Amino acid sequence: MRASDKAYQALLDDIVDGTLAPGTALAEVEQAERLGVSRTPLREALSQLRKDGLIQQTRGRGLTVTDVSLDDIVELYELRQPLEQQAAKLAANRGDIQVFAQLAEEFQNADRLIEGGDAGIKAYYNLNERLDKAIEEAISSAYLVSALKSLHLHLARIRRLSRRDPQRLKAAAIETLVIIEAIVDRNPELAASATQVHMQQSLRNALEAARSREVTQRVS
Amino acid sequence: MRASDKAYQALLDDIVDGTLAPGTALAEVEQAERLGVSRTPLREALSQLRKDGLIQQTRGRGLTVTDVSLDDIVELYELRQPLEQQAAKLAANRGDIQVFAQLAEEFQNADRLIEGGDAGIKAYYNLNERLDKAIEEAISSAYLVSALKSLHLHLARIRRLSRRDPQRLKAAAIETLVIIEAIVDRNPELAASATQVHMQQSLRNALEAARSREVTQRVS
DNA sequence: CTTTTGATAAATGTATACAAACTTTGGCTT
DNA sequence: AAGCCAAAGTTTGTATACATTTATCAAAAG
Repeated sequence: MRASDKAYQALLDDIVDGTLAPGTALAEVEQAERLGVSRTPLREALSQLRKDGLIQQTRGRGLTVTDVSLDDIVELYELRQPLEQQAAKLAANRGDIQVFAQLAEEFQNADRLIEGGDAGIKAYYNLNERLDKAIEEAISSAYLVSALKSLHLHLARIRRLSRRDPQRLKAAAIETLVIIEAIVDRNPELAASATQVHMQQSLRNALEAARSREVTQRVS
Repeated sequence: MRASDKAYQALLDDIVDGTLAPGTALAEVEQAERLGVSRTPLREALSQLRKDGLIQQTRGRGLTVTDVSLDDIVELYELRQPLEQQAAKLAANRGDIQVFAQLAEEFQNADRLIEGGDAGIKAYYNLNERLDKAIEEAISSAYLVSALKSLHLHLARIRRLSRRDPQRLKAAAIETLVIIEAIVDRNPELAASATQVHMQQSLRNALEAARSREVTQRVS
């Protein structure tokens, strides 16, 4: 593995999981030493992350991890909604029915996972990732897939803020199941509508969670 | 201006306008010398272009300019359609009516531009760019804007293949005018529908042009 | 006391040298 | 003659040294 890839992955993970909090300044020498690579590959990694929109050049303070405000969440969903809808449509048109039928079955048991403590939650997230991957494979359009991947990067960051409300996770699982069943039924319009519903609920939840967290932070 | 930015812009222009044809291998030293920068900033530029999807790492032959096949055009429109539709919707909701009313007026005179030879065509393209910019400003969502910009990069490449059929340009101008008027009227649904129509026609035209060019190339 | 300017220090940007991987070519063996 | 192995050369990847810009701090002037 190239040092630049290693640095990119490490920084990406740190940003997504919050180790490098929004606003953190990233000095080149400091990060290069921390990650055990020289400045050259580190700079390549930083330049990629800048393209991803995960870090930004702020006048005077060099590179900093981008912030995630309430507005950002709304704006992200303004991109997510059309992308996921299109993805669902295309998957309904072209997806491997076997694959999605299998996923549907697993989503029917999602409740059990969600109630299964940390390991179960992790398994549930893993299931969602497998769904995303199946959709990406079904799509085949490299451009859309690339846009989706970039989107999911930012979503993963937001997810940290709204984590682990079992009630919401169960509701989301049901919403997702409707989408998958529409895909299995080769019903693009239904898949699109179900996706819109899921997006709407998901956005509302993300906003509520972020708001309550904002309050929490102010209090503490 | 940084050398890396200069290299990026130069390579981008060369790829978009076809100077660097699809499949061209990009050796680092060669390109660095050609552009008058050292390998370090050139590599940064290349890494950005790879993220843009304009160059790719092909096993054995280093970096090459990505190809644009017929399939690519279809796939690109599978991303373009939902993105532009969403953009039109949001612009209809939030756009500055004055700005779009002005653009509508100019698009009403598009025929004159299109018939005005090279300079006119150039002015017409410039008008389209101003429309794109106005939409981006109206949107405000950084994520969607970023996705749109990436999209327009690839579209510019395709446009080279289907250039300058005055008939089609006039039709496109009318389709675009409908979209703008819907934005001025604050009618998101109409803006979305008009966009879908425009996308459909635009795709059909791009495919026909690419097909005929394919034939031309085979003959010549 | 505040503001501005200059100097110093620290950080980013670029060039080059060095290392490692891969490709290709030539020779040898089967 | 064909295929494979080895060696050399080319190309990419990394490290480091050097240049340039930018920020901060201090001192002086208004």
